[in-house]
Amino acid sequence: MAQKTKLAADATAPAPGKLLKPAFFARSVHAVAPDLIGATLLINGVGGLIVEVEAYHHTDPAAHSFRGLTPRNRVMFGPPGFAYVYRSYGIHWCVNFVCEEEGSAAAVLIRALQPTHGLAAMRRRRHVDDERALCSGPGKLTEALGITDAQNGRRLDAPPFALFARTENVEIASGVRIGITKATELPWRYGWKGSRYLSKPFP
DNA sequence: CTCTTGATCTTCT
DNA sequence: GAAGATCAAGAGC
Repeated sequence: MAQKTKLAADATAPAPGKLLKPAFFARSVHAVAPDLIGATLLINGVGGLIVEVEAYHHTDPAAHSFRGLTPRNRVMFGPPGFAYVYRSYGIHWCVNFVCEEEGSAAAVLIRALQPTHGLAAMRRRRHVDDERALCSGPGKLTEALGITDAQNGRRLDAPPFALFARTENVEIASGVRIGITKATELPWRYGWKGSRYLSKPFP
């Protein structure tokens, strides 16, 4: 029977822009982070528009790299353009993009996506139907995209990853980071102002 | 809507 | 032994 479809988000997914190469990440993490808002992140064809990120740097007490190299954070200390995946609260995975240069130990935590590609796969993995609940948090989006430590240390410009520059004008908001207990005053959370897909709205 | 709590594992003290 | 870059469910308003 004729029924209104909810597949429009897949059908109308915006044409991705230019493929982001390591040079894009070889800049200050505070320059890269806002430039990632509106970029398209895909893993095996599943993903969406990045709408929220946070910046971390080895000089920042809230960063995993603050106390030096460990087995967990070793990818953060490597070259830019790679994925750093870590276990959060023993349950979730979170994904970062390494920035700056080797030894800089700077990375951008990907916190929320606006789903555009592969929503059926996301719903299957997340066991929820609401589009706004699929990728509106760092642990949610890794579950929706199937990211685990199997992707830790993988380069971002080759399969299974695909990352494309934004193609539209985006109004960027910034504010304090979420869920941390150190350096809570630093305004290093960046997002797509007014997006319905944020983990939390900007004030 | 807000607040509280349990789940569960890695790292560091 | 405690804390942590989280999430979902349940209670209360």
